[in-house]
Amino acid sequence: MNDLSSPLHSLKVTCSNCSLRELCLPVGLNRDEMAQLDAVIRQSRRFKRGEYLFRSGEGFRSLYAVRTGYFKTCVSSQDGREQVTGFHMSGELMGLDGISSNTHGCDAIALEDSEVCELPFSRMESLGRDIPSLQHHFFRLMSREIVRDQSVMLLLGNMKAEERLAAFLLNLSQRLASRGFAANDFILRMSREEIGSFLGLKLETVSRTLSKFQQQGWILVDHKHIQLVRPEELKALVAGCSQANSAG
Amino acid sequence: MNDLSSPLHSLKVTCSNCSLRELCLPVGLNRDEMAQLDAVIRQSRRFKRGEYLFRSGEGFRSLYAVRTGYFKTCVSSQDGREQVTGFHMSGELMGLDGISSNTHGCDAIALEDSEVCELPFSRMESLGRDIPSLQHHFFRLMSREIVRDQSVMLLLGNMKAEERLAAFLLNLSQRLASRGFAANDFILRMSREEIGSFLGLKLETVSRTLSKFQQQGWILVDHKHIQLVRPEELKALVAGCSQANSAG
DNA sequence: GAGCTTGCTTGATGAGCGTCAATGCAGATC
DNA sequence: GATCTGCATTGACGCTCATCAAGCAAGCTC
Repeated sequence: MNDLSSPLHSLKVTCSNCSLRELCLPVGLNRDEMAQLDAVIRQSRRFKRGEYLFRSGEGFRSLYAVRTGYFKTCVSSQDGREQVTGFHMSGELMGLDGISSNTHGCDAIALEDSEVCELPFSRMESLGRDIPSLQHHFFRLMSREIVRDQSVMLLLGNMKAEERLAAFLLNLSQRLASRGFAANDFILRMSREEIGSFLGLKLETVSRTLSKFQQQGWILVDHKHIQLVRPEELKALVAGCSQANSAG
Repeated sequence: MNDLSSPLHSLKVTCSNCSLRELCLPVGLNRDEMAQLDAVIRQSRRFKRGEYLFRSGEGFRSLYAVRTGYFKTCVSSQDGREQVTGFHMSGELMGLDGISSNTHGCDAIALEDSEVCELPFSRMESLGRDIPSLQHHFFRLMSREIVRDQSVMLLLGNMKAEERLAAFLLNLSQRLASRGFAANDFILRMSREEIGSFLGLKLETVSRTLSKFQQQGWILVDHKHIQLVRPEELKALVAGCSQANSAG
């Protein structure tokens, strides 16, 4: 099972002052191309917990890559129903849905104090024409988002509460591990309600299911602090749901 | 509410022997650019009902645009659970999920005898570098798919059976209308089970809900022949679910 | 035309999860 | 330290939808 969520977790390019390129931009660029890229990427901006990076309906100009912190993206309906469409950690890109209509299609909200790099899209686009590997990488990133969305559809359309939550925990674990953090001991950055919104469940069901996992000795729950004691049991739960692990 | 499902339904470019360009490729190309495009697009291929256009796991080489007919795309889990991720009619593009891993991530199956145009991706990619408007159009198509997926998530995560089915019928209606077909009188190309799979419901629930709509005088159901008698009632059902109409 | 297959409808029943409500816990504020 | 506030937990109950099952209609094959 590949980690389809982190754009390029295995490729680290160390250079200059913006750590973004370590995380989500392609390798295979020569020094001159790197310099061109440097000129396009704007300095990073900071957001406090709860602040909006962008809102649905706003004009689209840029993509945003998380440098540090956590974001959620969500679509809201007129009657106030909210669907969290994803949680985004360092190296991940947000805003791809804005390209089609030149308008952002979802809200992006910081779940903790965070930092993002801004990528002005039209400049990235023209740079892509000069640097084929950059263009290709962008296509891949967008495609990866589509794959991720498909696995979320599988989760929402086919899986039960326990399976959804197990898949969610394993996916978080995997993404954290790929960033060098502990795989089986982490802090949730989002509330039960936000988890529920993402998974198509109510917060009470999320809470109850976490308790059930704990009773079975599979995990330890201390508020937002989660420890996976027997991740293999969680994996067994989602076994067969092959795509589910890449949902994030 | 925009029709985000049909790539470029409002833009018709008539030229040469492949009607694809009437449907899903961008305008703004001069004669020379058109010729370049002609050289890249392969002749269309025909598929019988039930045939696979591609399968999950196969190597990715090309995108496919529906010329005539209907396709479904679906992801399957190891234990055989199947999630239909979309239904695709003329002018719509399939295979975008394959770019990220160079491997198709879903199955594409003809729901009736159909015809597709093949777009070899690497050649389209390099052509995009020469023709900026083509490149931009490709980014927009991919982004549109992401927007569509998000609205499906909203549907699967937040809506009840009646709302899902109403949204589904209205979406079909809208896409057919944008292609010049009757908006309120159409034939379903997919089974109740496939509708259910797409909407996260069982076939019995789909059947019952259609019957309920009919009893209320909102639609007429004669097997696969559907007539929307009072579409405004269906719209009222999904009112508030702003994104739902673009799910397809 | 008989008999089969496939897909749809409809009913009865129950499980799973949503809803409502009470309580608990922890950190923030003063 | 006392109170407040937001979030989480837990229980009781009910609704939606899944499940199981029977029957029907249309389209095959022979």
